[in-house]
Amino acid sequence: MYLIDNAVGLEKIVNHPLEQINSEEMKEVSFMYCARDEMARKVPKHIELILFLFLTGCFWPSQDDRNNFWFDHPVRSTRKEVNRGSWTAEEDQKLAQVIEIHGPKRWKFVATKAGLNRCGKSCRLRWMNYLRPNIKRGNISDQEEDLILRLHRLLGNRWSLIAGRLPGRTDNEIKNYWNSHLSKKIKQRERQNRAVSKAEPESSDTKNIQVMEMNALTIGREDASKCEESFKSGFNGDEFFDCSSDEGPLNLEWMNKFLEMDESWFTLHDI
DNA sequence: AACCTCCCCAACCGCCTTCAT
DNA sequence: GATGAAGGCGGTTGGGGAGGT
Repeated sequence: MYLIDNAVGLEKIVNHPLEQINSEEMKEVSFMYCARDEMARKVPKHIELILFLFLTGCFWPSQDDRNNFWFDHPVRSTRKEVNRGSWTAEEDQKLAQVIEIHGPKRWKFVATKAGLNRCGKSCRLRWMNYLRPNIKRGNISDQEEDLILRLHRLLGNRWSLIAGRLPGRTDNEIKNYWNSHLSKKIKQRERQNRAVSKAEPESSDTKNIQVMEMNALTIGREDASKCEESFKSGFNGDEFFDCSSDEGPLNLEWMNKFLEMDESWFTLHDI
């Protein structure tokens, strides 16, 4: 990474008009975009910087470097190319057909059998997140959103566990929804709460009364103490949310009831 | 209409675990 | 038990669509 560390005048480099590069230089640019995977991954934002240094002579790779950086170029590479990026309808169809016959397992075999120039992992992901039957897409309901929020509070970023309790939803979708919608909502709510608490500091008595009211409204003391006991005796999220059995997804009402108990426990303990 | 910016989400990656030999 | 392959997961990226200027 000495290329970046030794860069002179980062601003100047960033502002360099790359579009002014002539066609011969562009050929070299295309070579460099075929730079070694690892290099590109580590400095994806700086690839233009490397190009600039290369094009302006600040960096001229040794023969060894060239061998390393360029071995993925279509002409020079000996490694087998695989399709990447978006799936086509044709690919989807081929994949679905093979899975219908052989089942959703042995993904490398499935990929080969379907005649797809893709890795097994890519096929699995496509199936799990898109082609699988009974997948719900988009339009996450208020009830589902509420459930995600509460499960996340309980489990953290364990998206597959959370998704396992939302029938038809995938971990990827939940994760995306969290990152694009819910995390912002939460931050916004926190900001509002901070603003309110600054404006009118809440007494501990008021807070306690609110907690008691909430408990009374949601589950009652008896349930709350049961809930507390279960947490005291050790709560194993992995076991509780184990989806490996054939029972199918638990219904949302049941889950909501549990989560109400859970929230009450957190509230009682001022967590 | 053309360009720019933002942001959503499909897909990829690396790491870890599980499974098969 | 050791090893390699496959599967599963969470973090991250970047293409492209939507909306703004």
